[in-house]
Amino acid sequence: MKNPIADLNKIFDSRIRLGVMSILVVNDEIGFNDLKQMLELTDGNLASHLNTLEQAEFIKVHKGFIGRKTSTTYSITALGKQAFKAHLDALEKMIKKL
Amino acid sequence: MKNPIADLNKIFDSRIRLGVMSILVVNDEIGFNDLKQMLELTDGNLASHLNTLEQAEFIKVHKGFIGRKTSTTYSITALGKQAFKAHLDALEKMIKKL
DNA sequence: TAAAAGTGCTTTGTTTTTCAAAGTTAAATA
DNA sequence: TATTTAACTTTGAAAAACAAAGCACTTTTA
Repeated sequence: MKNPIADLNKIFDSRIRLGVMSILVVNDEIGFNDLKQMLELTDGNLASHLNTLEQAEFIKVHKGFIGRKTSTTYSITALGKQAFKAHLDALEKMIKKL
Repeated sequence: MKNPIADLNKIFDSRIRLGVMSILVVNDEIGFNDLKQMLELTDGNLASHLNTLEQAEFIKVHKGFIGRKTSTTYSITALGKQAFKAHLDALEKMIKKL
């Protein structure tokens, strides 16, 4: 029998990064504070998970302004979409035996 | 919007415990060494994750013999089945928006 | 029958990950 | 001018993951 967990992506072991990705799949662009509120996280904690996802090139950061106020938004990359999908496929395969 | 990750069970954040449960859902009983081989783990690592699942009463241990050789097997409990299902439901709800 | 090997752990110690709290910079508002 | 907000970074502590070694017991092999 094949190792059922081998195809899971380590980056998505974290519930928070999983949550971020699931939000980004359905929202083209989302702000730091929106994510923070949705996932109920502290600034530092969210920032570090976003950083991990950015390092992996699964998300992209957009620094801009709303009026003259800074605003940081995030979006998923093609690579991110692909990796997330692969992870979900692996998950599904694991449990599809139900 | 509701926090999408709030209903995920912390115990199943671990890929290994997730793997164990997914195996136990489809196998009434499985041995220590079988699990070890399937998931490609060291003894200590597997034992400690099994211990976590046992503490949570998600799995049950059976110590017995095959012939005169000792054999330890594991099975899922009703509570474990329920918790695992709830976790999968929560996961599905997160990503069903696809 | 003595040595080797297997089962199923526990213990130890290191590495990795997670997280909160506090500090920071710059702009906005009161 | 003082305070607040945004979006971090840094620091440090706690938790989790993991490998390796040790162990008690039994069985198999030489």
